Amino acid sequence: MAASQDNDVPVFQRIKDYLLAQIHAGQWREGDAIPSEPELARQFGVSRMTVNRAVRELTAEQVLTRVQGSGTYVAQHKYQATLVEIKSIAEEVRARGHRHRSELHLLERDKASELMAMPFGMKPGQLLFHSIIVHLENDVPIQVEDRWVNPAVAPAYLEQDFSQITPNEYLMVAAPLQGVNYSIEALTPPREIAQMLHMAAKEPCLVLKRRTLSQGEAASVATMWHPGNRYQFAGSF
Amino acid sequence: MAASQDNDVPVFQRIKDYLLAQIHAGQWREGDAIPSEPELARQFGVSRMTVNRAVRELTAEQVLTRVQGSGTYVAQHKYQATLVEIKSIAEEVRARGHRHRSELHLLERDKASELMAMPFGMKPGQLLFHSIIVHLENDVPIQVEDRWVNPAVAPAYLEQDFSQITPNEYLMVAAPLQGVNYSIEALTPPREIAQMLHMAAKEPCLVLKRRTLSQGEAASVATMWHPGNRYQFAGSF
DNA sequence: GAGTGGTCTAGACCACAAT
DNA sequence: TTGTGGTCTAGACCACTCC
Repeated sequence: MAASQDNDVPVFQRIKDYLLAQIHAGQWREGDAIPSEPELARQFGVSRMTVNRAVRELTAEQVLTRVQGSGTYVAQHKYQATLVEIKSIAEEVRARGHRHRSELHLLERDKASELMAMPFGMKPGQLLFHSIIVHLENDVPIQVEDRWVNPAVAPAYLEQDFSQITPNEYLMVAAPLQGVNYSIEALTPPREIAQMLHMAAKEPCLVLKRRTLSQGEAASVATMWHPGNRYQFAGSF
Repeated sequence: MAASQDNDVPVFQRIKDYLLAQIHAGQWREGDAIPSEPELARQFGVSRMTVNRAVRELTAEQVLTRVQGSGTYVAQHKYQATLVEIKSIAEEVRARGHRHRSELHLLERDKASELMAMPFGMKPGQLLFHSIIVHLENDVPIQVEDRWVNPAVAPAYLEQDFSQITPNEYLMVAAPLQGVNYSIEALTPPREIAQMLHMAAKEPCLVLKRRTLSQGEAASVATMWHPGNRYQFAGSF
């Protein structure tokens, strides 16, 4: 069989995949030069224009940087997010060509505190589902997701395997989204959060709080903590 | 002379500019089909590959959508989150029924550092306008606005009275907005910033960086520092 | 001067949509 | 069948960097 795989995948895309794989495998590190266009064209047995498209697109995606007359280099990683899009963090990480993994720290039924009862429009003491998950990008923690879920909207929440699907992805299916409130703040994290994110003491966190509405009631309230020194929201229009 | 303008601008970029101009001028509306690749190639007297690159990039930028076998269409505009609305902070404060006031800390002509030259697409040492303004809500500082402005786009910037109008308000009028990049981070502020915001040491700041484009070039690069304990971005949709 | 990326050409073959 | 986009080629010339 060899490694033919003529699966319809365009050549320029296969070259992109190859380059991303090399970077993720650590063959080429940040700042390293990658092979030149003529060299890649020779390796793949394609024309330079095809290689050019692959490399140009990866440059537009900020995976590579190019310097005319000099060469093409692996870009400095920036952990950027597309802000308030209701997108799964796992998808976001994978879209950057990186590896997503999550650690489940807590998944249980718990009573609503006074503070938590309010956004759900409940009385304190009513039962909610509560999960705490750490999301890692290439094994570096980038988010602690502290989420409370309304059992009326997603009764099977506790039975999910959150190593395979993110709470966000599950809720998107289980509870059709009607609306969202969010806020973004800069806060000093409590010690437990700082530990989970492998942060030095007193480093600031970028905190996104999000409340989603479904079927006319609050479905979920999530607080997402990100290390300030390696995560940012970004976008353009 | 006609409209030759061989200003070094690559042909594919000129085609992109043309297509964007047609859309902004309302010649083509959402959902309308635009001319086919061969047709554009004929109009511009270039090869189809060149047109293809222009159209493909605009598709990646979500300005156009393409359907193989059918044609190329103007995409539906996306209604972005309220988050990064280009709103004046003065307006925002007044909308809360509070009193806005600003203190001008600096307003001068200064040379672009290496770091500042990059987002403007200039070389270090070229002259830029630089202002630092503190915005107060009911006499409590809530934002330090550190702004660099391209003199080519707003030549009268230094003559404005920024106790009466915010830089943002002025630039909205002086330089019609074409695009925005932004990022949001949580950072520990340098001492001078912390002092201007009357913050305790080591408190985190919520930092919004925004680059605005006008007339095809970078008009302004602003870094806005907010005290983490009394400011947040919020919205809903 | 040799090597790099930046752009462009004038063809080509294919998959798909509309008719 | 015709027209559309999707991809690819095998050259080319240029601007730039590095030596």
